[in-house]
Amino acid sequence: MDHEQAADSLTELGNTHRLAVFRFLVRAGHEGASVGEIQKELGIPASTLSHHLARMTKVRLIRQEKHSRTTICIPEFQNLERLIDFLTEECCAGDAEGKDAA
Amino acid sequence: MDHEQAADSLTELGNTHRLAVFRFLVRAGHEGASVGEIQKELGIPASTLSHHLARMTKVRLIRQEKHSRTTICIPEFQNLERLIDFLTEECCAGDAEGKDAA
DNA sequence: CCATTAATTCGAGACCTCTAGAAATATGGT
DNA sequence: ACCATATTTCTAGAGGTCTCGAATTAATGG
Repeated sequence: MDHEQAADSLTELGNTHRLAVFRFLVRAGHEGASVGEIQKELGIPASTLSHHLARMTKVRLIRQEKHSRTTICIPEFQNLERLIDFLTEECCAGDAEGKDAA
Repeated sequence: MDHEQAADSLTELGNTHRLAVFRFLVRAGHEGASVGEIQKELGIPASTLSHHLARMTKVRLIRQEKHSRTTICIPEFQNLERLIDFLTEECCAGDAEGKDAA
């Protein structure tokens, strides 16, 4: 994952609603949850939720599959892992001695 | 780290300039770098940089120590680790079988 | 003291995000 | 065809972020 991709993903996760949505979807697992289920769980107005889901989809934090009327949202676990790896590798590089000394 | 703290930290890292500053400071290690050094390295105008540093300080991604005229910025490694733990624990919870199957 | 250096605060413009109701679209059932 | 369901798109207002020059504050050295 490169710098811009990482920044984009971090921006999207840096919103309470979107972080809550993402956490709910992670709990839902690989089968994900429909937009309606997310709405019922989190109580976010449909249009607001749709806006947030579109943003998360755009940066591939989640993916959306349409099954007739319902849209299923599934977390992109691999991309979250890539983001975590980026933070760990790129951002903890100078912390070699920090784990016991500082 | 709780939900709001995590969201706040993610928001701050989700800006290209701030992410670049943070990465630079991580490379600088526990001794950190002065505002002037960051400015020289990244070429961000002083007032813009100061604004970003203030935001990062507010959410404790970094801390600032004033030594006479110079302000030293030091990454808060522990808080980044807490953020990574949050993402790993809270957000990868549903990915148990994902590491080999999906 | 005055100049210089280091950094912050002020101010203002441009742009983006968030929010949510209303309208539109799409699908399925009867 | 009609109605209900599921979700998106439209629209607009309120508020936040980003940017950076200019002014300001603070500390050191001559």
